Amino acid sequence: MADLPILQFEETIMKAVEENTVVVIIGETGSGKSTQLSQILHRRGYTKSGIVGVTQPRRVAAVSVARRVSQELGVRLGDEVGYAIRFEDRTSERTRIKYLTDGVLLRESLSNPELDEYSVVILDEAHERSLNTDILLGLMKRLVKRRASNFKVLITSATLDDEKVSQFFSECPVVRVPGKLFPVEIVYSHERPVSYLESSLATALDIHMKEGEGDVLIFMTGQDDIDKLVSKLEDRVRSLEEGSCMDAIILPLHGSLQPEMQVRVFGPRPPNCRRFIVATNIAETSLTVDGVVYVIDSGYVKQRQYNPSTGMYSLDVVQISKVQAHQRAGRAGRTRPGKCYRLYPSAVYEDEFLDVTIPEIQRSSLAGSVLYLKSLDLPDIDILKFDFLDSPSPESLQDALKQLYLIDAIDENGLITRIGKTMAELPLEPSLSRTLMEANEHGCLSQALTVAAMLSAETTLLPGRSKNTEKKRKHDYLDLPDGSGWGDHIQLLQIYECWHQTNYDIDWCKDYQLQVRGMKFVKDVRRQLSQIMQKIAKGPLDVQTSRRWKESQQDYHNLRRALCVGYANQLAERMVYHNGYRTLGFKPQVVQVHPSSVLKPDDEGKLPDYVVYQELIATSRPYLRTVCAVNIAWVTPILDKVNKININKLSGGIGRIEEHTEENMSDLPKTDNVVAAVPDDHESKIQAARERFLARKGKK
DNA sequence: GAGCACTGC
Repeated sequence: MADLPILQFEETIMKAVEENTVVVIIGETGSGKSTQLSQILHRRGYTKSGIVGVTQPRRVAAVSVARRVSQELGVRLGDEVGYAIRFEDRTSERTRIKYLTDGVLLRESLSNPELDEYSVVILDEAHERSLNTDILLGLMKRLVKRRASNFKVLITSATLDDEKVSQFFSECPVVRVPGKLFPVEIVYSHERPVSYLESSLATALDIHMKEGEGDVLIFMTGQDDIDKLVSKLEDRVRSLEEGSCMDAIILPLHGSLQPEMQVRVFGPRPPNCRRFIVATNIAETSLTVDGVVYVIDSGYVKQRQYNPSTGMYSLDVVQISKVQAHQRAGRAGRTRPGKCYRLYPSAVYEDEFLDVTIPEIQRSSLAGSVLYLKSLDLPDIDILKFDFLDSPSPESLQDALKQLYLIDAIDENGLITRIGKTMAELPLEPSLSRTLMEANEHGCLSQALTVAAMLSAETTLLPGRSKNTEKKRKHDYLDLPDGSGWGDHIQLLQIYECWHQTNYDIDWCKDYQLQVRGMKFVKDVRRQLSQIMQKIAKGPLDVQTSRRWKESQQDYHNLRRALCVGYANQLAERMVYHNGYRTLGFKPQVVQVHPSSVLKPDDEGKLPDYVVYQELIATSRPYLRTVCAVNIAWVTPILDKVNKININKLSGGIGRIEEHTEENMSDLPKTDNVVAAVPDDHESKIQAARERFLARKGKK
C-alpha cells in the first residue's frame, strides 16, 4: 500500500481539491485511486462535515473496494467504511466512507436531490461512460453550483478523455497520477486479417511456440466465436504438444458462463503450463485474470445500439475505440512486461478507430432516464437543454418524450404527471412501472409484480446453450407452463407461480433447468417491488403470489390489459395474409415473433391480431422478443393518442427539429445532430469516424 | 426455427 503511486501525489491532489470544487484525477490501472482517494480525504478531515461517497459502475467493485479500504483502516465493514448496492446496504450511522453503485446514488438523489449528507462525491471509472455515470455527471455539474461552499466532486477518467471532462466542469484542474503497469509492447499486423478467428488462432499458436512463460488473453466478440476458437485451439495445441515444452489449458470466459465456470480462470495455474483465456470484453473491465502476459486484440466488439426512429435495438460487431484498445493492451502488463498483438495495422488504429467509445447514453432508449430527470422536479432543469457531457440526439430525446406521453407519464405539454412521478420511484423500465400502476387499479397487482420481477432477470433464467444439457433434463419444456396461448409474459407468471407452489424449491428449478441464481434474484426483485408499491400506493395492496393458476381457466384479462397500457409504446399488429407483424407508433417495421416465443398459431394457423412486445431487436432479422396477446379494443384508444402527438408541444415548444426528409428516414442510428451543432475538431473527427462506420454498415 | 456483448436500480 505504501508504494502506491497516488500517495506521492497527496499534496498535489489536496491543493487542487482545496482550491477547486471539481477536480479530475487521471489514474491508470494500479495507481490506487479507487482505494486511496477516499482515505486521503478522510485523513484531511473531509469526513467530518459529511460522507465521502465513491461510486462504481459495478456491484462487485463497490463491495470489494469497500472491503479492502475497511481492512486498510482496520475497521469493521459497515462501520466507518461501508457500501450500498441493490438489496444490500452495509452502512451505519458511523459510516464516513461509502462505496456505492452509480445506480444507487441516482436513487438516493431522487429522495434527496441536494445530497446533503455527502461532503464529497467521487465518480470513479467515469471514463467507462455508463448511462448512470453520464446522468450523474450532469447532476453534479448543477449541484456544485448550488452547494459550492460545502461540496466537492472528484472525477476519475482515462488519459484520452480528460480534457473534455475538464472543459465540461469549467476548466477544472486535472491531476495525473501514474499507474503501476509494466510496459506493454504493441505488435501490429501488417494487413487486415481475412478472418480474425484464423488470425487469432495463428497468433496464439505462434506465442505458444516462441514466447516464454505467461498466459494468453484473447478478445473475441461473442460466444459462438469463443467456442469455435476454443475447439480449434484444442485440436492444434494437442498436435503441437511434442514440439512445445509447455502444457496448455484453454478456457472460455464470457457472461453466459455459470460463475462457477468463470472461477476456473482465477484459480492457481499448474506449473509449466500456459493458459489460453478466450474471452469477450467481460475481461476488459469486469474480470481481471492474473498471470496474463500476452493479449491478442481482434479490434472488434459486439455492441448493442438503439435506433430512436424505429424503436429497434441491434447487436452489431463494431470496431473498438482507442480507449478500449488501450485498456485491452493494459491487461498484458499487470504482473510483468507484456506484449499485445493487435490483429490490425497501425494505420487502421490511427485513422479508423474512434478516440473514445460512443457513450451508452447515445446508444440507448432514454425513456427511463428522461422520466428520472423529469421526476427530480428541479426548477432549473429542461430535458432538451440538459447539460450532458455528450448529448443524446434530439431524435432520441423526442422518442423518449413520445414514449412517456403514450404511457401517461407526462402530459401533452411534457410535464410529469402524478402517474409518472410514482413510476419513477420504481426501479424498473417505464413500461413495467406503468403496468404495475395500472394493474393496481384493476386488482391484478400481484400478478404484475411477478411479471415485472421475472422480466428483470429473464436472460439469466433460461438454461444457457449447451449440448450436454438435453440429456440431463428430467422434464421437457412441455412440462413448464406454456402461457395458455397468451404469450411469454403469461408464461413467466405461470412459471413463477409454479415455483411458488413448491415453496421455492431449489431442486424444482434444477429439474426444469431454470437458473437458480436467476430465480432467487427474481424473488428478491419481487419483494423489493412489493415494498415500494406498498409505500407509494395508498391503502392495502394485494401483493401475495397466487397459488392456483392451474385450477382456474383464467384469461388474464386484466393483467393483459394492464400490460397493454404499460406497453402502449411497444405495440404490433399482425399482417393480414401472414404471421408477420407491423410495429405501431414508430416508423413501421415488418418483424417476426422470435422463434423462442411460446406464442404459437391457433387452429387456423394465425397468431393474435395484436401483441405488445418487451423488445424489438435485429439480430439475423428483426424480431419481437417476449410478446403478449392483447385485444383490439384496448389498442384503438392508444392509436388515437399516437395520431394526436404534437412533438413540438411535448418538447415544451423548444428543440423543434425539421420535418424528416426521405433521406433522414433511413434505418441508421442518428446520433450526429447535436454533435454537428458544436463545431469542434475533436467532435468532428468522431463524427467523421462514425459516418464511416455507418457507411460500412449500410453496405452489408 | 433461431441464438444474446456487458452492466445496473
